[in-house]
Amino acid sequence: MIESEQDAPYRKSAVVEESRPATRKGRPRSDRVHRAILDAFREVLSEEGFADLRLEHVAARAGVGKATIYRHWASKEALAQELLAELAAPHIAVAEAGDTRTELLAAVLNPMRAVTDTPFGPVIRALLSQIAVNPTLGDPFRATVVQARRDEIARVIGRGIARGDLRPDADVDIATELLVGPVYFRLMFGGELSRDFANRVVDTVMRGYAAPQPGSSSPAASTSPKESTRP
Amino acid sequence: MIESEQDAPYRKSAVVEESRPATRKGRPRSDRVHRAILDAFREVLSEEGFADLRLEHVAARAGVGKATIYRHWASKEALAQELLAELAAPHIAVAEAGDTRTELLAAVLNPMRAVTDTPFGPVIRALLSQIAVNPTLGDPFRATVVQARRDEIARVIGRGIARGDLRPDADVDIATELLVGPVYFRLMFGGELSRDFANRVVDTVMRGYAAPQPGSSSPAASTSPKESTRP
DNA sequence: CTTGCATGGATACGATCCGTTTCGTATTAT
DNA sequence: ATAATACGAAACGGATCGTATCCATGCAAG
Repeated sequence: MIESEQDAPYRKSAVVEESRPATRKGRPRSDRVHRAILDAFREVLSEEGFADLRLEHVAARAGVGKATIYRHWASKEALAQELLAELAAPHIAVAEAGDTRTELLAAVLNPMRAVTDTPFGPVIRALLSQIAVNPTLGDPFRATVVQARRDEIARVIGRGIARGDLRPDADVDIATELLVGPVYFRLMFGGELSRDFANRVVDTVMRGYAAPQPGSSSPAASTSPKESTRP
Repeated sequence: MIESEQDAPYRKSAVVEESRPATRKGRPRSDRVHRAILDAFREVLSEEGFADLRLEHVAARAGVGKATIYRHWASKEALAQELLAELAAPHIAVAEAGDTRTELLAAVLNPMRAVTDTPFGPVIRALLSQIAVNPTLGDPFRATVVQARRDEIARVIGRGIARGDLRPDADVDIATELLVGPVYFRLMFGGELSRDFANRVVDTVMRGYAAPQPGSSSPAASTSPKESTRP
């Protein structure tokens, strides 16, 4: 018998919205099942890693059939994409604190706590290579999560400049790298991710970004040839 | 027929030296074969990634039998470990240049060029998750490659302080994170890895680490609560 | 030189997991 | 009620894993 073609995954992802009639005939898909699979996938992914993850284990833990997973998502990558977007979203925003250092510290602490204290940590570890190598997972992640963080930090830097705390030419293009890069470096390559660590990163970056003090003579030791100050 | 037990992998790894008599009876293993497998593994790993890598493909490209690979290494992880150590080693050292900024720039450019211009780039991308998650691969990598880089950068900072270019209390514990973290951040999450990028990272870090200028009044805008300045 | 033994390459094997298909049942819209 | 779809379970062919087996090759000890 020829299988009907209407059994393909259709679920909305965070980025690519699958076109599908808002309402269909017949039994609608269960949100409960969708959530159960996503939760089970997160757990198994954190324990087994992406490569060794068996969708049969996910199905078993979610209490569903394996085929049901394939009805909701086309692949492991699609599942990972939705999970990543969902877990990363809450840790982007930096509250306006009125104080530049507090906001910069939040820009470091947010991703740091995300990877140490939330399920996002094991998940991002498991998916680092996929993000770095596989465009179907990496491109959406960069376009949404990473870009959102860049935008947020750009606003923090902008407010700091407006307050006169940061130099007007503070390099906003590399601010995310300087503040968040160290966190991911330690996530991968070891080293404690403590509040003290975050403070020290902020100390140095803020000093590098600090507005020249009135009465200060020289703009610090920049022997820089500076092909910088970019287009 | 019971298989003899003397057919287990014995090859030296960079870290764990397998005990094995220096000389055995019979035909010795071929270094040519060992190298051919490593090279083929590097190529296939860069193209297919770690999870999807098939040792049969590696064997075919190396012109050897699959079983031969298992005679030399116990697993894919063991192969990856040896390859990583071999590829990473050449990009650690920072030449003494007499100029602090030049040396800091080298500390950024070395890993940057390694990931953009050498086979180390595709390999480290493919292995990021394994390093972050799998201790059998991550621990040796941290103990050798990462630690060597930390030590090298600590020497650079030390020389900068001695020259009076950097403040005496420059935070050496996070210098590697500030200089190399941004490179790996962009490797994973996108953004150009250009000489200009490296220059700008160094500009900011060096300003943050700069020795206070004689005649300068304030030590920059540090509202820092500072539980820092650590044990 | 001869003899002994491990290597190297090839092939086959059982086990496992993938993604799909099929089937009976459950749940909804029309 | 009827049609259409989702759900859970089971089974499928195909692919890949790591190992075992085979034979010829090539060093080294005697």
